[in-house]
Amino acid sequence: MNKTNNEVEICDVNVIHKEKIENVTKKLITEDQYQNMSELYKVFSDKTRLKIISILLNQEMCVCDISFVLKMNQSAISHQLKVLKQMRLVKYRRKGKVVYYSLNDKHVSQIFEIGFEHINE
Amino acid sequence: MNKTNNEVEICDVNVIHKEKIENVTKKLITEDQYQNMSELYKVFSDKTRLKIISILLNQEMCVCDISFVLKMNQSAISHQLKVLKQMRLVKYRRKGKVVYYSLNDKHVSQIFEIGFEHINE
DNA sequence: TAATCATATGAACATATATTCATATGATTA
DNA sequence: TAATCATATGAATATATGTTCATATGATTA
Repeated sequence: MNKTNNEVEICDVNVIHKEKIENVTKKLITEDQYQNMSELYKVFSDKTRLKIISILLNQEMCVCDISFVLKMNQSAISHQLKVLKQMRLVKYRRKGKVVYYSLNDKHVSQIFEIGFEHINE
Repeated sequence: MNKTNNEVEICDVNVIHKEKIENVTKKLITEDQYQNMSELYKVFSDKTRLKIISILLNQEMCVCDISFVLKMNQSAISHQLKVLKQMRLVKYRRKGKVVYYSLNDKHVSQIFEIGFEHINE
């Protein structure tokens, strides 16, 4: 089969590049870290949540206003705010019956901005 | 009902803050832009794709090697590489039967890094 | 305290998506 | 050219997720 020292048989079939694999394997982060990162990006992977984030980039806003601006069901907005809240990306303050939401994390705007740059090139 | 000038009745029920809404509405980006951004982040919202990206941050690698490092089905890796390819986040070169993948976009590493920072705080 | 209002939430439904299996494709080599 | 190999891909399945509807909650006010 004429293999070099950096190749080795796997699964009776495939040939892999041994040294590369050792290097890369060392640099992998933990399963939990991948999990947490994917959950973070998942928040940004929905149009409605992105819209909410882009609104809160400018100023705090109550649920009803967000709902009106996006012309979407109040319940849908509440559900998505809950997701953002669980990921600690937004915070809120209550004033009477009204709840005002705002961004809670510097990374939110950073991630949003880089994505925005990306799609505009 | 005692409303200020910046409040107005909507849908027979709700009270919104008029000036805020006008300000924010002006700053919204287009539907297509939200769509494209959500699609970009969606790529990062899956653990397997994140793992592939983190591997390719270090060096180019063939499908078989990636499959071995992640201990995952070759087909699963191919399917995910296809997603990354469609979003133009990776490129590839063929050498004989082997196809080597590598990152194709400076934003990929930026986005990955910020997410990584975020989850480690 | 009864009515009203802003927001939250559970259940249901429709849709999207990740993986596996089987197989196709395209390149190499015996 | 037949066999082999690395990769790609379609179909099927299981699971996740976004929105809506109905209703609950918690605060205000008549």
